[in-house]
Amino acid sequence: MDVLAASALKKVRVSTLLTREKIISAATYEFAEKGYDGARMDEIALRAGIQKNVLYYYFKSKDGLYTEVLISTYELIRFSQAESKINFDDPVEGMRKLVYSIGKIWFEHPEFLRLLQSENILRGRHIKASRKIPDLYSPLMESIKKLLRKGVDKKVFRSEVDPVDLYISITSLSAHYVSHQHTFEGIFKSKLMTSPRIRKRLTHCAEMVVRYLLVSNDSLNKGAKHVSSK
Amino acid sequence: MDVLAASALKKVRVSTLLTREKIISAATYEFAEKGYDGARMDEIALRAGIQKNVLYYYFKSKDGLYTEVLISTYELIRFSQAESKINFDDPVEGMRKLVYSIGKIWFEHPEFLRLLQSENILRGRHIKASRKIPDLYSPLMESIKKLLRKGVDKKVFRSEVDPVDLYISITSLSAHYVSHQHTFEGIFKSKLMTSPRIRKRLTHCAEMVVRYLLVSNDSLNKGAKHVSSK
DNA sequence: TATTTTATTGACCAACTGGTTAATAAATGA
DNA sequence: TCATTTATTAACCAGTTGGTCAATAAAATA
Repeated sequence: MDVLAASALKKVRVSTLLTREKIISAATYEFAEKGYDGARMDEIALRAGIQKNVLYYYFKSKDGLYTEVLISTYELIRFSQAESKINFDDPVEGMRKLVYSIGKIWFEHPEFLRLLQSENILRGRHIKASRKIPDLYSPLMESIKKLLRKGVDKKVFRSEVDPVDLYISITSLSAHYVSHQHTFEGIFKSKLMTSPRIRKRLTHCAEMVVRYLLVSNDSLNKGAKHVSSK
Repeated sequence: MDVLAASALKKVRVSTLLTREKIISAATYEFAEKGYDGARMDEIALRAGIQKNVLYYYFKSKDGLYTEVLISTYELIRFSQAESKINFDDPVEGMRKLVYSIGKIWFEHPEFLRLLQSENILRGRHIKASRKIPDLYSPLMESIKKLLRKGVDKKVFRSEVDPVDLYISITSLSAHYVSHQHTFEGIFKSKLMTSPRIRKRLTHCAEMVVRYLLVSNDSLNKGAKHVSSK
């Protein structure tokens, strides 16, 4: 992140870092826009305002460049996720807010999702080849675990919930909506990406997660009558 | 589906239908395997055991072929979804089973998902251009609506639930797990596609949906103590 | 200042890609 | 039987693609 610090440490020229960043930025755009196979190296060079071979000088190959784009994307996602400060004293509201703000990231940065999608079509080729990416730890997982623990302590959340499945579900509920927006819009013939619709979706996601976790949903159904189901 | 009936109706040669089906089958494999841009027309011809221009004779272009592959895939998904017979008399168990069996389809046919993913990276280009696909009605939506209605009638399900959001959530919870398996495995460093893990995931999905719908989750928490949250 | 390392340039290419064309074989229909 | 439509073949191609090479400019080092 800190250009000058990095250059002082490794004795790399500042101009190099700028060139590298320009390339990563242009490549992120191109790869997200067209997927790995659809992306063109010429187009990336043009967008970055450099000669094409500079790409190969810095990143060796298209695969190498894509790997670096993925790493940088994971870092940005991690950074975005760490942003939202959670209220751990109220696990129910904390979780609701967490799900909502995680979801918001996908709507605000669909390009992240497109890159991950493309990588999955390639069966995680770059992730598996890279030693760095698996070490990029997600702070989100810790937040979820902590919220779960607090909720169980306060006896509002059930104790049998698996945090990994929960993590995947929280991501899925909003991410899949964004990444499959076009096929969904094809089926439902309705706009899914307007602001009110997005807010409605995020509220739905948060509600789903919270209701899944609650020991008792009585407090959420004040108006409703109680009827035992058997 | 019925080759002879179709040939009698439209006076098309049987051999033609076989060729067409061979192409669709080979193309489905190739497109699902490598995505739209990664797929090669030569490879499809080779796999179908025909000359390359036959592809163009039957489908005009790569885009045309992909559109037909998508249509055929949607039909297969619809067919698979209609398979599971639902018990509408017990909405809770019916919904649980519905979510489970919908999810199972994605695990058994990840190639469907890969095709939809690729289409979404292309921003629904083929779906939007095709007049047929939007008309492919999903019977799943009707089943969900009916189950919801029955559940509300029996006062076990809440009445404020939007069926469209529910439909998307049911799909998301299992589909995203499958379509992002490689990046998830990269993060969690654990196998996600073993049989026990898949069963666990599907149970989790069903549980999440049911708990979201229930008016009262008392009946699901027999062992747990009740503590009012405020 | 001289030398080495790092960064950038522009011209070039072999392999491949979606798509075409013209000729021909096989059913169909009259 | 013969003309017409339908199906299949093989050779071909123009444009593109990821990637390379040799030369050079600009810092860093000594």
